[in-house]
Amino acid sequence: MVVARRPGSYECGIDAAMDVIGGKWKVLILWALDERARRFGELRRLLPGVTEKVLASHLRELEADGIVHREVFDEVPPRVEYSLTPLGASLNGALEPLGAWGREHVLGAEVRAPRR
Amino acid sequence: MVVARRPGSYECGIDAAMDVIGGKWKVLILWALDERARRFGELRRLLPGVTEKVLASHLRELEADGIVHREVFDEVPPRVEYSLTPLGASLNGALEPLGAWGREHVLGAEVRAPRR
DNA sequence: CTGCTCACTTACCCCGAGGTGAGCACGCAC
DNA sequence: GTGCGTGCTCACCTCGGGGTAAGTGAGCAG
Repeated sequence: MVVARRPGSYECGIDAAMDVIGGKWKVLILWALDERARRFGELRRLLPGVTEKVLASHLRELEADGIVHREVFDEVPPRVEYSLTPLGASLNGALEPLGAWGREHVLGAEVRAPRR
Repeated sequence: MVVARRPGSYECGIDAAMDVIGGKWKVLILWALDERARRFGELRRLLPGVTEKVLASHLRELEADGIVHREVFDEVPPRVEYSLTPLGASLNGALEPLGAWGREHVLGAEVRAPRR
């Protein structure tokens, strides 16, 4: 359960955490895994626009960081399930206030006064 | 106080918020402004490695998103002060749990077992 | 035989966030 | 005159995160 991508180069805890969730789809992956474990193809369908290559690489990074657990079932056709580790669940909990802020101030404002 | 960079394209509040703080130095800027208002050069000194161009563009984006307030004093040499708006302060509050998570699980792990 | 599912890998390409370095306008000190 | 400090802007370039498309391998349906 060790996490550190740029050891020694962090100014504070927030940018250290930002490094872990910095991929384009990572928070969406965490959000999708929060409810229950998901299969690879299931995640792909839940994140419209993500490519298989990027999804696989993001999942491998999250696994290396101890955020998600990968379980392979030796069947045909192959089945792989991804789930949150306790560390991943705690990360998701720490993201919850940020999600609430975004829902309130970004999504809310968007409805009232869209830009661009 | 309106914030929305990619209207209509958010899956949930978290990636909406990620869009606001997605710049390389933005959370560090917020962190530096949390204590008190700062001048441009002061911020540059507080964020070792940031260039003037990027710092200026990040500050303008945060200003457009209603996160920071920019106040120009008509003096010579020029003086400009940046401070958090109430919206920015609430964003910083929402980031606090994430910062705590990073301090505990990334920085802590780094000390015990550095990688790479 | 062909085609399909599933979970990937591999090779290649592209574009934009961010870095580099210069310039600018003002007044003061020297 | 020269230099300095401040808070920027502008033109240019780099580099890597992410997108595109194809391939793989085992087994089953038809």
